[in-house]
Amino acid sequence: MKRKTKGGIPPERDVRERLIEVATGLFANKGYATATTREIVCAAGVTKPVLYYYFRSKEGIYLEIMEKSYKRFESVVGEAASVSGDVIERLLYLCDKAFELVLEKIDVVRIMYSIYYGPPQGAPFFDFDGVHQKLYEAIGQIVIEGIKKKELKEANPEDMTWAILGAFHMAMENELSHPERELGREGLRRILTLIFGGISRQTGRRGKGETK
Amino acid sequence: MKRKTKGGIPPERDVRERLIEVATGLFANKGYATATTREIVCAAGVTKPVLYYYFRSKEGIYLEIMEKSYKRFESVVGEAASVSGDVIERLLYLCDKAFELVLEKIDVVRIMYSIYYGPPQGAPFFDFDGVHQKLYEAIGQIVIEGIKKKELKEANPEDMTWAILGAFHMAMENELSHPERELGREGLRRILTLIFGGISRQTGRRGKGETK
DNA sequence: GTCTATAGCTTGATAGAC
DNA sequence: GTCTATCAAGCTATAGAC
Repeated sequence: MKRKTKGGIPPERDVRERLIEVATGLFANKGYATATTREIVCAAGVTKPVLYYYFRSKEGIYLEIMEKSYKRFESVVGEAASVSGDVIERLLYLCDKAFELVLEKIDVVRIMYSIYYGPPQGAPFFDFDGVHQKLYEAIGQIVIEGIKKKELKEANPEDMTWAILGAFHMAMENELSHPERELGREGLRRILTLIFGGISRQTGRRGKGETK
Repeated sequence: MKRKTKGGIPPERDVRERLIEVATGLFANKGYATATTREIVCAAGVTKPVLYYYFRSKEGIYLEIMEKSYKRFESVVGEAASVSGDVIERLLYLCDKAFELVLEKIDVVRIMYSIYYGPPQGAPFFDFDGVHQKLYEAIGQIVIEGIKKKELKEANPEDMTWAILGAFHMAMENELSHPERELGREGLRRILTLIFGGISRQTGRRGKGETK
């Protein structure tokens, strides 16, 4: 039952939403283990039972943050992967859309990196590899189609996918640690365009006559 | 004063070296904060005072691990960056040499990722950005030279460097989390070759007539 | 010097009034 | 739905025996 503005004091934002926002920020900045439920409810301007009412536990709010973001990611990737057009254009579009979401949910990405690469923090299991796999497969499928349609070179599709995903990760990690460099969406697009067209001047004539 | 084999019980390896090995493994697997000095000395088969004799503190042994590895990295990159030959060949060589070190010191890389992306763990400051910067600049310098010598396309050298570094990071992160995929040195070489030659079939004729 | 027992704090989580 | 008050478990630090 959604609460409507009751009496004269409107909840500045929905309490549930505010708890998620605050928890996301704290998990991202202090780590899952270090961020206490006390801090979360305090920063959200509510008390403990409120958190336990909406989410069952600390693990609950964490999983909700992750799953919500994952579903969003899934839908964005699924949508962007199914547009029509040239393969190159589609790959650029897919990466751009996914990266747009990364920018919007940069704190969630930070939590993911923190738990994926960081020490065990007692956080419940979440399938981070699945998130990665989702994008890998979406790119991989377009790449395979591109090779079939002769829009891409006849080469190992997995290697091509890694090359594209490498640029994506690079841009993402720049955003995590050095947003001031402002590589951003434009930077990612430029790098991908470079990868598509090649860096070397004597462009390998399709497999044969490669450099060296 | 190096200890020689004393009495009849030879130190299987130098005690100092063994402490570093053991601490590296524990820091990598449990995180800096969680790995206790007790575990370290216990696993190394010595007692606490031994650790505090060789290194001043927990921070001491940590910093020694990092600095030692960094100096090694610095020398490998410096050496590999100063060979002669085609620019493409040199870039491949540099990345291969750096990646070879990553494979050898994969646990140190794990610690770096854990502390760089993970939550604050009370570990003393170490300039991880400097490590990254080192490789970025080494690649960047060769790229600039390549453009000057017309071996590379006339394009933004920074974007080119990011493209190459993206492949390197991708291979490194695969090694950290999915070594079973066995992308490895050969994989990195293949991906880089793809990036140099381009993925798209209609290879952009040097800047003009790019895709789109 | 080393170990152990415990006091005291912090944490996630809950009961019950309103 | 939200509050006050409180719980049990886990940790850190340390007093004090050996």
